[in-house]
Amino acid sequence: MDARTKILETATRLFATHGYDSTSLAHVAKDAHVSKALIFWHFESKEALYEAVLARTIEPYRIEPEAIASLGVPDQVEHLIDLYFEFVTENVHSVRFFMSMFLRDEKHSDDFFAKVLDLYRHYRDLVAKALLSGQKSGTLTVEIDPQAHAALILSSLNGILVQALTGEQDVASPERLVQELKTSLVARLRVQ
Amino acid sequence: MDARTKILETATRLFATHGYDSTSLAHVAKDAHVSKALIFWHFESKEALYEAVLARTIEPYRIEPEAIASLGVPDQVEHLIDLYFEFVTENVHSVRFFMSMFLRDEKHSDDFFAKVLDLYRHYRDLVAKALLSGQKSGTLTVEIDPQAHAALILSSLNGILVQALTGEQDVASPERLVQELKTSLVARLRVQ
DNA sequence: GTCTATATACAGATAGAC
DNA sequence: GTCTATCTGTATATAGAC
Repeated sequence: MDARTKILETATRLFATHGYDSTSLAHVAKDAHVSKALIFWHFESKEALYEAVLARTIEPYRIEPEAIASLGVPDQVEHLIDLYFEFVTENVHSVRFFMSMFLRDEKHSDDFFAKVLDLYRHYRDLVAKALLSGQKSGTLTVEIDPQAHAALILSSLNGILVQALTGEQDVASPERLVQELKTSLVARLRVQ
Repeated sequence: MDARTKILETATRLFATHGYDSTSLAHVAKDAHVSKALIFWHFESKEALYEAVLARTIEPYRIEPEAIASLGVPDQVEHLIDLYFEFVTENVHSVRFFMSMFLRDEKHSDDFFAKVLDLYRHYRDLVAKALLSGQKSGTLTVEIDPQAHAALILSSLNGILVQALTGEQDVASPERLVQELKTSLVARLRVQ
């Protein structure tokens, strides 16, 4: 692996666990087994390194509609929930990164901020569309507002995520909570 | 207001918005209209100031059972949800503080950490007990597991909270989401 | 491209006058 | 109790050899 990539990977891990401010370039340099100066040769500044890390991390994120098109409608929603959960489990580091960024008005690019919000919107729309088509086909109750309900599902997923990230142990496991979420927010809405 | 209190209030606000590391004592001193040296006269170190801020912030937190004892059972749960929501709305700064603390392995006292987890547990138990007594009196469906369902309600509330803290605007308002939560996770569980 | 050595700025913390 | 002035460490960033 070339030094630039090594720096990026190390920086991604350290920024994610310690945040921007308390991650020193000396620490990055040490963990990446390069000199501090080399970081400045590859990146103009600490901030530029940070932007590069963000861009690199967000790049592969996106759930495509094709992945769920073949399923029945209520199953589609439950599958979307599973996809979200699987995704965050596989990307704990960067997801923690994003979460803590959003909770602070710390130094971050507005462009990046907008991109993440766009991903959320994308996911919420997929869920809302699936709910709506379930109502149209008569398999889901018409009592709910698809947009609002999709927003609630996403918020709940994020709440479970936060709990998982904080590592609170004496409570129901994330898996159990997701199951409870699917039962309460999807299965119970099926028209009998 | 005496200088010590002024320092504490300013530090609380700055730690909450910028985090521990990127809040300098120079900044605190400037905003509190005191000298840096005065901070060290009142507090032994930056870390000690931080601990004092934490202790002061967490002190008034607790929802007591008496506040809901007089209500009918499903209303009890909905009332608990409202209380949680009201509480976080009135304490946005410190709640943001707690949230971001839990997401980082930043410098923080384990004692404080334990106290916050205890508050969560307390609230979750209140909800679980209300759900259980609803099942026993026959007003709530027995299909749910009170403990797991209470945990889901709390997670969902935290998810809504996170969304509110990030200030995402183009989605359903927090109030609307809480309403959706009460409908889906409480009202729909009522035995007809 | 990668290094060592160094400049510069600012952080937390202290000394001592009032 | 509150201040000004200062110490000391460490951070980002640069200079220049190889």
